[in-house]
Amino acid sequence: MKIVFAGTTAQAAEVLKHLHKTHHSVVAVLTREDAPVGRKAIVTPSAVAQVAQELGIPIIKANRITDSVVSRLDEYQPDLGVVIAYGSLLKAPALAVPRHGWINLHFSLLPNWRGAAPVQHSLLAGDPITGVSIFRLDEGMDTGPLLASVPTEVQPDENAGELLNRLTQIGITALDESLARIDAGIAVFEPQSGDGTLAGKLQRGDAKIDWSLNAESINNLVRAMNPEPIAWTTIGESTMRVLSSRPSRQTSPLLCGTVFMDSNQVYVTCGSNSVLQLLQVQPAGKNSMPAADWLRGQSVSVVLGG
RNA sequence: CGCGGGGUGGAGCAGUUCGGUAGCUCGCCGGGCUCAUAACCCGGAGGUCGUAGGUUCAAAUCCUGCCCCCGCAA
Repeated sequence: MKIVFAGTTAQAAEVLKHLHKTHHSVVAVLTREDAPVGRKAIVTPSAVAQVAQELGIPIIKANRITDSVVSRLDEYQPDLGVVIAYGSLLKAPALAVPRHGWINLHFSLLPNWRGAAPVQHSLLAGDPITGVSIFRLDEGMDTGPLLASVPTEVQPDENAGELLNRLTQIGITALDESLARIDAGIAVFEPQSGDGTLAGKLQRGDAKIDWSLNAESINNLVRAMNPEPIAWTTIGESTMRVLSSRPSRQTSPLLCGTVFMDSNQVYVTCGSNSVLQLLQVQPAGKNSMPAADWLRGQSVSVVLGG
């Protein structure tokens, strides 16, 4: 099949690489425009644009699907559109371009966690099971009929980045099967059932740790926010990011946010006397470091949050 | 010129205000204690204090340029 691919992120780029190796032909790539990256705001092409460039696939860079974008897509006469984390909704004119329409690889079990940040929300909510969904795009936000749905258990120590990478691999396998079925004309699309939930993009403000919550919830926050935007707390006037943690079985009668050390491990008292072990932290202005190293440099006892 | 923090033995920090050749908590090596240990005791190695220059009898510390790392904001 002749496929047009729409995507922007590193995971989308992975999938693009894979599609390029199959017998299908990726005839064009749609991705978001180059954007400023990092402290120096260096304008950088998206991960998908970089891969497409390496593979010699024609690239269309656009943040909005204008008439001219639609007509450019139409020139390739694609059989199918595949979209993964592109970043903008495709409207009816664009949806009508490929002969078989568009399918979307989404990183949740729809109808749960529709939207931009399904993996983060799934971890934040403490879902024991998540997965990937492949569905036909309609004009809604991840509301189209399902072609495939593959569940997987969430590992207790896995963060959003790790889970997303794992789901990408699962998604690639599922995508292969879906493409085969569409190609063979035996694809069956089932409407989504249930009300579903929304997974909006997370902001830095969402990632601030509230030490009065229980350790389990805070640990979910830490996992959900890594690698972006990273859970953080305050220490005096300054801030500190918490990269990884682990709920502890012990309890502590101390004030929420109080840090203590036991057998070379660093712990923080959380709500309901629960305790969270800090593993990797990053004080403002410093590189990330093991929590024990950080605490070693602290001359006085520490209470986080406040 | 967006705001800010930082570069000191392998790690994390103190020392810089009021110049006088380096300290703390760990790690590492050797020895001891112990049924044993991430616990404790004794001893040891390891640093031209990011870099280039300047001031001075003397610079981690004062002055100037440069490089690198990072948080926030975009």
